[in-house]
Amino acid sequence: MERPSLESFTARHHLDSRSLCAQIVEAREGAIAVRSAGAATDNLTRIIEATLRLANRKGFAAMTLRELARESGLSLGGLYAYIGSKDELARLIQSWVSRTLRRVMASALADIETSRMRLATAIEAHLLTTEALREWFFFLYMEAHHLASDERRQAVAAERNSEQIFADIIRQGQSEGRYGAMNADIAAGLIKAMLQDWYLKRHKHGERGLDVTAYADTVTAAAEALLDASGETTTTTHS
Amino acid sequence: MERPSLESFTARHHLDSRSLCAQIVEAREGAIAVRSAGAATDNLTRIIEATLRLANRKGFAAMTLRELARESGLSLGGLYAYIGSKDELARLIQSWVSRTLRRVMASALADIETSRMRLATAIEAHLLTTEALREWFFFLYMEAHHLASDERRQAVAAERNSEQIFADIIRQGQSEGRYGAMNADIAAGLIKAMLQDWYLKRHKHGERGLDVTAYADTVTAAAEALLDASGETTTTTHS
DNA sequence: ATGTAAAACGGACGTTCGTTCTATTTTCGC
DNA sequence: GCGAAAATAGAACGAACGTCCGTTTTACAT
Repeated sequence: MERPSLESFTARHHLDSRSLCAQIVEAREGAIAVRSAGAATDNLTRIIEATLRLANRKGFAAMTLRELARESGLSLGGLYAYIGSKDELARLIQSWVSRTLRRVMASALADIETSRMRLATAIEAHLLTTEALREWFFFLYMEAHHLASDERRQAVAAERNSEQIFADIIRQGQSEGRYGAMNADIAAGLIKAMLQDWYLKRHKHGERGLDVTAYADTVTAAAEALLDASGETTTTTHS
Repeated sequence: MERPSLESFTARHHLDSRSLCAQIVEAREGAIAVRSAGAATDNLTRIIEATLRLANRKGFAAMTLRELARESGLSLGGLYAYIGSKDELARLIQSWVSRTLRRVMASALADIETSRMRLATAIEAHLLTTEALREWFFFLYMEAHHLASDERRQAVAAERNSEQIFADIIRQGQSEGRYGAMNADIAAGLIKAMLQDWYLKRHKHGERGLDVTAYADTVTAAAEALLDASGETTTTTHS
């Protein structure tokens, strides 16, 4: 398979806000008071995009529904045809971005076999997904800590799941003798930290003129350097 | 110098909440209505620790001053002898944690010369500082985005400053021919991402039984692997 | 043109917020 | 042990919140 561009990856996996909102409307049939699915998707998209815009600037708790009504173009009362409550709006966004990442990662890795290719593909898929849905992932990261314990547990599980994908790839590579004996969970954690930096510090990377594909190469090189070197005895003590 | 333990590092650089609050009381003399410096420090420490506890659990905006009064043991009116407003309380914490990191990093690196030692020392100092003031740094990271533009610019500058420290060390190593030709700013960003993961995902690391010193060794090894390998031509393309 | 159901509107309600104010208690030099 | 000064507690205030609901507008079938 060719190296995917951001655009082709986004199109193939339906990683735009409208597609996600269409899925939400479909899954929540009955909970939304507006009958026409097309119009409902339009309005929900405007509501969620406005939410991400406002909440990512000033925080979800500080965002008021009056601002959201103004920003989304709907009225205060109109919002309640789409959401049950303000809190439910946050849960909605978070649960769908979590399951989207899981879906895309599984799909992207489906027919890749060698550990070397799986590592590069997983890194690239993670970065392209979070780049396409940048605001969604930023929201998830920043607001997940404030969820009620049930939803929070779900968010932690999703996070752990995506880290496990990397840990499993690393263990596969180790069993093939390709990588050194470093703890796979810890290595996966380091890789995840570098991946999350992409959407958490988007502004910085934009200033440097680094695009997502170049960053994917950088992280892949870093991961392989880390894993290749981990067989040697690296004594890192002072003086 | 010996390898510092968390305890000795904390003691040497005064990295406990009370020490920081004592500095705040001293610097804000006049803005605090309570005369006795000792009592004022006690109460401010309780206010700030309660703030960190509540805000890190549910978000600063969602924390109410009535909760803060209950949690800190003061009354609603009593809080206003120490803070001018709720927003000022957030700015206070953030500005002092920023300047503390800068102070400690400068002090820890003061008489270290070789790039190899400076890198290991900087990583260790960063991790030990954020470990000692874990809640402070978590608060800074999570709430910095919601600041007014003036304070926000200051927070971004502090973040950039600490990244520059690493970039400068890398450039020094490159000029000594020790490291490959990788972009120093990008490498510094990757290192920073791994360092911040320590206090952002504290729960995960705790479960793994990884302590801060072991994590410092891991990150140092990862950084050196990354920098050593960056001279080679690593072609990371698919198929 | 007219009638009807769907959708959007926006003001009102009760609550709770940050902040202020004052009555009361505590502290401390003498 | 007394009185002035400092500190506290918690009621009170206006503003703003999330939510609800009666009304108006829109869109389409007849």
